[in-house]
Amino acid sequence: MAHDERRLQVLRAIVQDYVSTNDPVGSKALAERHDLGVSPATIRNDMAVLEEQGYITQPHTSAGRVPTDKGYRLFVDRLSALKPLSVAEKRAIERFLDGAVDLHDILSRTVRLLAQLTHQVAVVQYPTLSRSAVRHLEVVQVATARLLLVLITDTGRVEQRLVDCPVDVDRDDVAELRTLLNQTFAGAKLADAAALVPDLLETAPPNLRRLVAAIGAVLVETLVEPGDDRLVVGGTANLARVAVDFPGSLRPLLEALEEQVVVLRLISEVDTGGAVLVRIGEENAHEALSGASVVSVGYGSGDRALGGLGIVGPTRMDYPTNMAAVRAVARYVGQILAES
Amino acid sequence: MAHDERRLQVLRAIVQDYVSTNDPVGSKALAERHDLGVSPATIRNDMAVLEEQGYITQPHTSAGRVPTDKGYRLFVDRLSALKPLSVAEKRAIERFLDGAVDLHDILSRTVRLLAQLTHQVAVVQYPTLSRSAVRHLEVVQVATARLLLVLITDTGRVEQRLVDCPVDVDRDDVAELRTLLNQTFAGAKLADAAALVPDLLETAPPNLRRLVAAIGAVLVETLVEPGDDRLVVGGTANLARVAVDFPGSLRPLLEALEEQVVVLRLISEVDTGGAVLVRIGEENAHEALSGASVVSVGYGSGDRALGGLGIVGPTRMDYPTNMAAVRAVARYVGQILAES
DNA sequence: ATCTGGCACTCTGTCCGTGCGAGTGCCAGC
DNA sequence: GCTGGCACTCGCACGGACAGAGTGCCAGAT
Repeated sequence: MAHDERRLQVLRAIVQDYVSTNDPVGSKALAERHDLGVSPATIRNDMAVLEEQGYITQPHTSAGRVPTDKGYRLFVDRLSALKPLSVAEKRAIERFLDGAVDLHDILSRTVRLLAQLTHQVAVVQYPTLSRSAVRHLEVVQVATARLLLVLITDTGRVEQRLVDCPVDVDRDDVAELRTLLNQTFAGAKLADAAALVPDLLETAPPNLRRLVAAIGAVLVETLVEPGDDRLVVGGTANLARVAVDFPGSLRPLLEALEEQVVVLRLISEVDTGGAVLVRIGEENAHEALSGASVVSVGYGSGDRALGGLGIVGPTRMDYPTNMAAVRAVARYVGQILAES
Repeated sequence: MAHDERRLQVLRAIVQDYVSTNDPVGSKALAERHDLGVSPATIRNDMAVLEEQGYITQPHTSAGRVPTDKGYRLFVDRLSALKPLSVAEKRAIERFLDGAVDLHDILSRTVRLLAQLTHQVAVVQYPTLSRSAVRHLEVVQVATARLLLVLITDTGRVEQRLVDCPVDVDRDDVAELRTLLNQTFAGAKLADAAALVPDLLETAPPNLRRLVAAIGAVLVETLVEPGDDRLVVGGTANLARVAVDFPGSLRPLLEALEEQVVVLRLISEVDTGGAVLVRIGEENAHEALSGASVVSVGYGSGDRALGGLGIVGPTRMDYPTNMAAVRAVARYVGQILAES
């Protein structure tokens, strides 16, 4: 089976060369640049087989070969190992993320960092509300009959909603309400907390009944609404660099990135085991991303998954390096978030 | 001076035609499409003068004329009137912005709306902290010796900072501190509030002294730090549509938009009188934007300026329509913010 | 059974020359 | 001061020729 083995070497060499040069790679160049120990003619035979099996293709007769999605898939699964980051890069990660003042700051630094390390578009999902717990609930009176409800999660997310009350509100009641809410909800998972609201309506002291009733609906909505899970996107300028890899236009891709929901779904479907997930080209099952690859991983503190992050780029990308960068950044972000 | 008058009509016609067709416009086409009442030959003479004066230029001999930055400037200043929005558009604005749940939601809807109306890249600045006032200050104990300080402004912005205290913190003291902080700062402009911090150190009750000292520095920093004034960007996909207007690459422009600080400076320098500001091409004084125009205006509630918003696009854009859209959106946003 | 060198073939990208069309500048005449 | 006419200049699209790269296949070597 030294036969099959060599064919895989050829595929690996094709992927590596094509990724670095962006030129279809021919048998002669392959024989020169890699020590495969055989002549171009032999490589040609191997290439013919690889093409028949669907791993490579030629853009037109008499150009070299180019990996197909299937070829990249095999490369990622069996022919490559994550390329460890350099010491300088690791140091850069720490320096970059240190000194962030709040959640938004952490995430926007993360996305810039990831974009810079991989030279691709980076995306980071806000910690999902559904997996967060209540750190604090704040009630602020902004007008006589209007309250501002502020939810702070243990992951640092802040959600706020205005509530109109049917009647004027007493200052002391607001303070009491605040205490009551925090006694009831602090520390609870958001999903569990929503279930406590009906109870609260029953057990609240008489003077707070109307207030609780007024904010109840909004509170539940705030706690369970996972619809607005947000995304931070950065490094779109890198797309211009790789525009050649997207025949036609960058537009569908830029639109998908702005749409958020498409990318969000991809990024949030992370392996719970913490493995880096790669989706290549057509595997993405969304037209705008059919020429792109997505490398993603979950991040979290300890064993708690908070959200996903990753990169979006052309299928012709340096998978080993980018996968390593994505994983490393996710780990550091997890650490940082655990400290805050 | 019917002479000069007609020349300006010619310039206006050139701008309009060029904006809509993206083809250099020649004397013959001009005479056909516009009722200038003179022959192509006469128009040619006018064009020669306009070119000499620097308002138009020809890409190469024997192509039509194209407006220069100076030409667009004259057009914007003297040859055009803001084109009122259609009823449908006005309704779309209301529908789009209604139902926003918090500040971030309002601004991200705004940016999407503006991008959609103008088909350009839209940018919206968060309400500047320096012009905001304290609505509420919240102190949350997240660990025995660690506090979370949350600042909520009257514009709905939320800033949070973690504070490490040198000693363990008593729960009751936290409540007392919260009351003290709000009594002291609520309603004060952020800039003024910072000045009150030293006073607070003097007058705080003995049991709170150390706490106040611990949070003092962070508090001042949070109040005065205008560095992180944030920007929401949307509609970058529209750049792909007008890529032809940016010879070379979209990259510098995308980079500038990500850099934020460059665009932020442009957007935040708004006319206090509420006039729409247009910067054309080289007027931007930043290389990446030298081929782009920025249309911006301040938004605010009542007579209070909160921040700026606007669009970035090629110099070849429909100024009358876009200026009207920017102004209309700014007004609506001001209204919405005034209500919350 | 497998590899290798040689050779004919195919296709693309490029260069060059040509012709066409658009647009101009200028000038004489109204 | 406007107009029609005319010669001139370019850019661009089209088409043919050509070089280069790469392949597939086959006969011979190992």
